Amino acid sequence: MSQTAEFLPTIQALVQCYQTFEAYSAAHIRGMGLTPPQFDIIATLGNTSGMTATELGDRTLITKGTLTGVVDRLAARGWVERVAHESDGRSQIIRLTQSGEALFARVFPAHLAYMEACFAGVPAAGHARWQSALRTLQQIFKKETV
Amino acid sequence: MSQTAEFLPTIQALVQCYQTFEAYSAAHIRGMGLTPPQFDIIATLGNTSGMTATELGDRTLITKGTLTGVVDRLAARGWVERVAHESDGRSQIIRLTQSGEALFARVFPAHLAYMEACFAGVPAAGHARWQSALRTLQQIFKKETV
DNA sequence: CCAATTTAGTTCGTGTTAGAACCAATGTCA
DNA sequence: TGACATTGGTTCTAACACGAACTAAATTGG
Repeated sequence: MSQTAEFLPTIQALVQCYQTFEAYSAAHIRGMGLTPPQFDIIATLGNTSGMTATELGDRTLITKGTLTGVVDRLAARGWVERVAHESDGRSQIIRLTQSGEALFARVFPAHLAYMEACFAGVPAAGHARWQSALRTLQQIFKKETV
Repeated sequence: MSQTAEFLPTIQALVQCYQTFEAYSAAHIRGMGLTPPQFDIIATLGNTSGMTATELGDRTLITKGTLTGVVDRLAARGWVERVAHESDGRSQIIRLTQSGEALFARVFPAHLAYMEACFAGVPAAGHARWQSALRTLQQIFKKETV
């Protein structure tokens, strides 16, 4: 057994940092009438010509079973649509509708501005340090998740 | 408008780091027959004489509406019990049963060891750096969440 | 001491989540 | 070409998440 569990405070700090961020971000997203996964999908589809459900799931880290339901609800509101893939009969392309594009243009910049407000007055030097720390820490969990 | 959105890669790194950790951690917890929230509660109640539902919710960051259901399921399996608060008729104390104590003694050290395996060979110096970076980053979101 | 407010938990509605089973279309290979 | 495995999505189940409405038990103020 190695010495005392020095890694525990690190994990706690990670969890608390993420949850604080998530609470802050989600409050704004819900205030705009969307859920976080819905916003995630709208943001991912924005400025693209659509993509398959598989690719959308890969980018948003939403599993395919969940994705069906989330896309269903977005489609019911008229923001996204499913069109047949031209060469693969199994696939379909999910893309924003006109209305979805308008939603994207409205909520995406707004949320960006909302998040940016946090960082007002924060020296840009911090970002290099945060990104470096987070990426090395991520590798620690990733290398085990084979 | 300020300059380019330098904070975006920082947020992406945070989200990806957390999700990689969560996937790694949850896989082990589910393998032990628990869900992450269930493990969270068992771990929080371990080595205590119980606490009110409000306090348990505060510590685990589970909202009270959700907590009722999670505790229900743990109680149905005989791991926790609700006992009346001695002075406040509204409150109740949630605590581990004998069986719950045994579960805690089995799964908590196991999960700690599982997590620690990630950090094998990682210089201890990294922890101070990670914790410092994560705490300053958390403050950025926290100060806005008034 | 009593009406008004607050607090502790539960219930309810909508939505998200993971994983497994499932179906249909595609690809592989002998 | 025809059995077989793979891939893309949907469906299903059990559990979680959040917020709002609700009940009952304190607490507070006049």
